Amino acid sequence: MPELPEVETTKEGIAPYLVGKKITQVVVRQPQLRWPIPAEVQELKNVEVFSVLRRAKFILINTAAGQVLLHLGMTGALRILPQGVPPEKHDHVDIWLSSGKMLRYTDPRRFGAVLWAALGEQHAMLAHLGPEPLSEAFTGSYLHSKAASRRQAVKTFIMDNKIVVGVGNIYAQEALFKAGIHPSRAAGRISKARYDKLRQAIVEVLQAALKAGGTTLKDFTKADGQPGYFQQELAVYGKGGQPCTVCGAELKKATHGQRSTVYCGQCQR
DNA sequence: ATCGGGACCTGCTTGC
DNA sequence: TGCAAGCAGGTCCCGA
Repeated sequence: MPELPEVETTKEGIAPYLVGKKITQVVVRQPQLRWPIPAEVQELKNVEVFSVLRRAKFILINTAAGQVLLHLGMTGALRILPQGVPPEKHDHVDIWLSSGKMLRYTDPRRFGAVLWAALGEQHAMLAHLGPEPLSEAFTGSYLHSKAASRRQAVKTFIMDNKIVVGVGNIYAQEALFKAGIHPSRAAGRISKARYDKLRQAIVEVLQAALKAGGTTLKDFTKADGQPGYFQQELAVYGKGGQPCTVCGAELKKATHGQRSTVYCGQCQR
């Protein structure tokens, strides 16, 4: 489900229900996600939520006691529900709120995570992340300098969280198509001008998806249960074998870092 | 220092 | 119809 636009959409959707409320209890039915859910989270009681932020694909819930970090992995989702709605199979965690509602975490594959950082401390997981793609620190020059002498394919390069966060498999493919760059091209063999273009493409693709409320995939819905509307705008993702919308050539399929890639052999060099 | 591959886990689709 | 293989939004960790 979630790439950065989906995580941002989810964060925006849940924040109004959390900020200023207290967490009254945390109900954990399945503590074994990607990592075990820390005891500090499970024991939260009567703690006020100050803010809900996003860093990379983490949703950060800042409370009077410390920070809860939520990651949705591949298939995670968060919903606001009235307390007491019976859980279904993959509803692993409920965070009860003083408003009478609760935040429910659902994740069939359990690649997601619920983590904890003590007050004033930063979780190790956030320590070595690259810049946010929609921040001023993310520029073509930055990418160009980071790529120097790297032989790695540019697609896996831009999906590396240490380079830039929030670019997942869907938007990496879309951005490379938009920038006209072949996904297999070595990162270190791309000019600064082309990195300027790639940066621009990444920003545009993410912003368009954000505006549309996230990509609708099999099961992505916003916190209010409404689907996102970006899927119809995808140019290459999941479209191998179909004609390129620009030149009509048959879109090709490849694999990078064990993730599938679709691209146009004509438009992308 | 980089890199590619394996691992984690479930469910849906595809093909024999 | 049944069953196994293949594939899916993420990303840490390991060995070469």
